[in-house]
Amino acid sequence: MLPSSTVENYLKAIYLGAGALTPPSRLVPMGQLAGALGVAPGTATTMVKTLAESGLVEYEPYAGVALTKAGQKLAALVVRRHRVIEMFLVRMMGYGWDEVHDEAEQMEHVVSDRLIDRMDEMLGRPEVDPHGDPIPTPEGIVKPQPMQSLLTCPLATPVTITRVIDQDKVFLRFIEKHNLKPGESIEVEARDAASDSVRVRGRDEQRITIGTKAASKLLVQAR
Amino acid sequence: MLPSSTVENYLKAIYLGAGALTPPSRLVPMGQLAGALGVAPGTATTMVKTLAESGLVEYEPYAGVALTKAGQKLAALVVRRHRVIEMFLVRMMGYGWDEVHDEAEQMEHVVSDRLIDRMDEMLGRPEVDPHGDPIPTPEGIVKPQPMQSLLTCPLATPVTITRVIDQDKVFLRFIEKHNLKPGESIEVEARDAASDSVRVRGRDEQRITIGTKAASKLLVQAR
DNA sequence: GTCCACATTTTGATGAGTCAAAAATACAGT
DNA sequence: ACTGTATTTTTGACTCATCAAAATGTGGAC
Repeated sequence: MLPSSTVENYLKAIYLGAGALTPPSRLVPMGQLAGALGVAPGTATTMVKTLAESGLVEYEPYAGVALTKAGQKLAALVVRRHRVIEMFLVRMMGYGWDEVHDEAEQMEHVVSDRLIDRMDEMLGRPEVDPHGDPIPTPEGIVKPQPMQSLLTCPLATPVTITRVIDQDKVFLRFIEKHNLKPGESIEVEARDAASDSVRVRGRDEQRITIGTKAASKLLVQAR
Repeated sequence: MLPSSTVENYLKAIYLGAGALTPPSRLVPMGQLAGALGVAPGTATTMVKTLAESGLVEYEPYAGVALTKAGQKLAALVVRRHRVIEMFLVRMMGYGWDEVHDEAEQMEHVVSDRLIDRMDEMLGRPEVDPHGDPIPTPEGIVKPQPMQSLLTCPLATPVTITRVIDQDKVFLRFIEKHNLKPGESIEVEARDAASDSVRVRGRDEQRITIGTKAASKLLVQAR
């Protein structure tokens, strides 16, 4: 009973909170799920009911859907495949970090666990992918990442960018261009609610001001 | 209108003569096609009629099916992807040549042309895959391979094994074990119709007798 | 409390790909 | 020519995943 690509995509979307930028709450609303998958709302409802019958999700009508233990594990493995593949494409195949998403999206459903492990081995068993997203273990476990965003970290304090939560090519290229990729050391100089912006001092005293929406997608760790 | 995996599989099967060991004749019979794809005969008929409407094959009821120019190109590209992937798995990922078929079978339908080209580049643009099967160019062209099998090559004459036409794990392992992989130098000592067998002298004076069916799957070139 | 806007679920239908079994066809052998 | 066997096509039905649009439920504004 290997799950179809479709099932894997639903589980993955629920696992990732269906693209919610807010902390993944317990229940993912149907609308959000349908949106994340690019299907009509009714389609998501139907599919989720099927998944519930297979014991992969818990479904509360009119409230939303959450993964069961089994569903979580399956989803984590899909995400693992995705992220290992992304890492492999960047490190071994010369892809840019903004070019790997679609390719990984396709491959994650067909590549064997064996090949994933080979890739993982060649990569030195990395803990995160090129975007800083954590790679679940083969058992489906993710090391919890205590993190803050540019919106919540202390001001005027050196921090390291560890993760960029957005797969949009244009955004990623912007981040790269301004040296804000994972690994870079920066400092948040100021936040301004009125102008909805955050001023950052990056490498070589470079200053850049970005919107709060963008700032919320950059996660950092104290240094 | 990118073709589905199913369409690609039908085209590939027709391209490869649906597993016929005989030289790929013009028309592939429906039964053979259905057999190669593991579907019911009626299913193949239905699908082939659809393919004919898309202009990918020419279909002669009760006679069989053949690829059009367009179908040939598409099929060749699928085969190209398959063989480049096989080569990549063996050379770069540490797979055995008997272990790559299923993985490539899955990946060939999802991997982008870009990734295939990257692999091809890393491999030094090989002309054949680990089994000696020729790799079509990105334009879908295969260099014609003038070849004989162990059944047709001259006796007591040194030849080089260039290709093994069978993906069966057990057979491939047998071939490997007896040093009959592509690249090996051998000599056919005798053929015997009565016993349906061929005696071969391989590396280090090693003798081995194989059936004619097996012998027909080993292609060689004069040296 | 009532009502309304919005999210969600239901309903009926569609397309792709498949099967089993019945009907039709081709062709080899007499 | 005729008949029987093997192959092929047709038929009717099924599953999966989807949509559009109608029906229904939920929760906030007043």
